[in-house]
Amino acid sequence: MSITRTEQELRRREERAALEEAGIEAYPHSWEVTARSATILETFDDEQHQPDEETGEARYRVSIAGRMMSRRIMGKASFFHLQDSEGQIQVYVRRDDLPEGFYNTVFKRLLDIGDIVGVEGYVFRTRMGEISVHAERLVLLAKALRPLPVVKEQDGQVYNEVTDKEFRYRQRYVDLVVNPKVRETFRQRAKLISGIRSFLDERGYLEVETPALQPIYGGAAARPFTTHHNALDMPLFLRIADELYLKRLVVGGFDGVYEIAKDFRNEGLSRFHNPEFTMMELYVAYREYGWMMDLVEEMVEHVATLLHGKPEVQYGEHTISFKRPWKRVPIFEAIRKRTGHDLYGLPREDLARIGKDLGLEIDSSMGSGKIIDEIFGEFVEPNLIQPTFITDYPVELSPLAKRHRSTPGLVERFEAIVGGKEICNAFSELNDPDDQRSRFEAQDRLHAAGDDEAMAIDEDYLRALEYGMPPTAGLGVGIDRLTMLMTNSASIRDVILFPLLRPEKTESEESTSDESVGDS
RNA sequence: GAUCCCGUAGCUCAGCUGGCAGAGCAUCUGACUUUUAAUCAGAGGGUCCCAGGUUCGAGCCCUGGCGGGAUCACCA
Repeated sequence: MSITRTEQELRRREERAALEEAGIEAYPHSWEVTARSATILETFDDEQHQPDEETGEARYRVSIAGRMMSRRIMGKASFFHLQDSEGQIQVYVRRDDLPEGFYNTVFKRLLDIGDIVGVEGYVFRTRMGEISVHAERLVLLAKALRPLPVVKEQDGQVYNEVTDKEFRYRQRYVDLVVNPKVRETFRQRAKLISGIRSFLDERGYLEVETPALQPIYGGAAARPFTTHHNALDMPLFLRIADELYLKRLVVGGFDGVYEIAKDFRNEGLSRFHNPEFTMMELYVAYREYGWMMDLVEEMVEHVATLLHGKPEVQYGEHTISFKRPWKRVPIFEAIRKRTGHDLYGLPREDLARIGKDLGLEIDSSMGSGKIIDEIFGEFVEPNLIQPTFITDYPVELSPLAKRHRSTPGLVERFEAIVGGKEICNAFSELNDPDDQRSRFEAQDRLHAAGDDEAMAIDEDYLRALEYGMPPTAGLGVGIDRLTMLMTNSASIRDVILFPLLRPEKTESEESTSDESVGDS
């Protein structure tokens, strides 16, 4: 099996060999970093850091490391930009400052854009005004054997920007190197998650971990991934939600528990759906959904401010304000305002007729809850740009939510809709074990009727409820969707480092699959 | 799963009505000791996604496939 290499790859392998022949390690073990690019640029002071007038000694010495991103060779002196975790800084290299022969044979011939190097030297400002590091020592720290796409920039104009989405998602490491915005997005994501975590920790809620491998999946309407445990010879499901386990913990006496974890749903891919995604779920004892709305407002306003310095973000053409309070609209009222139809209490036949009148395709398998959800999703949700709580859903859509305290047929549930998309789902949790059993049974009938997203009966969960669960408010926040909003990202793939893609065909796979054609 | 769009050098992209595969950057050779999309002179680099078909001739037209994107469906 021969690997075909490009001319530039071959070239770099020859350079590596030449380096090693010259006694220069292509992959040394470490480098002492004393400073990073952005910090140097911030802290350099023209007056304070002039060389000592008497001794000529430099005042601001640094040892930096990073990737060589560009190079301008001008005979016996050169400039290059070094990129580290903070950004980029220019390095100035002179032949006569480096060991005999190093500049001409190593720097100019054997190093390339993309190589990782260490530089020791002093900080100064060039004639053109750019704060730079004057190299007195230059060391190769890791040789790049593949050419790095060279992206150039001037006055905010980016040239040869790497835009190919497939390339960017498959080789995210390259995307991260060459697209600063991508690094920033994932820093924002980390900040958002840590912001939520500390917000919840400060309020005394306990962060826990519950099984990702579950014998019975539940807590959401979704198709699961299935797998198998060999030693126990049993089927297992990857969790679609943490909900039922977290509520078991509330039964166990934890008053507030939360988990930030991956859920897995065996469904289609889209710019809003990745098969594994991150969810934050929170359950607080003795509280109900109105209280939870207050908490969500406060938490999201808090993280928006944490990320942007103010509770406002730009999302596409919209400026979204997360400033409290958000609008709160019961779902039937929201539908009535948009469509003119009051759907509350209508029998299924009437709902189906109205749905059809509105131009929706309604088939016989859809229950009344489903039809209401369709009408809402089609006519209301996309128009809710500013944060809005939609409340009081029909009971048949929400098998785990507690019945509404005053309106029959509804549950105490809300979703927060922002930018036309749901960012969270919450309710007063159903804690009546008998009601829960009958809701599970209704789900089970749906399942038997062919709805493969309906929940199964979880006997152990019912047993837990029978021991008594306090009144509880529960919340689920889609971290990926929230990150999309906070980072102005159009696709979930832009906020997930390694989104699922079809497997890439390598040369060896192609040839083996060719061979296996004869076998099968 | 359906529809539409895309796939050309390491990267970004041209490629006319079907007529010798191109540019910039990157790479290589040479010049240049404060440049900055460095500059100047020269050179090399291609499975035009894959497989068929039409044609004297296919990057271009046709069929099928693969991969990606967008929209829809599905779905929180």
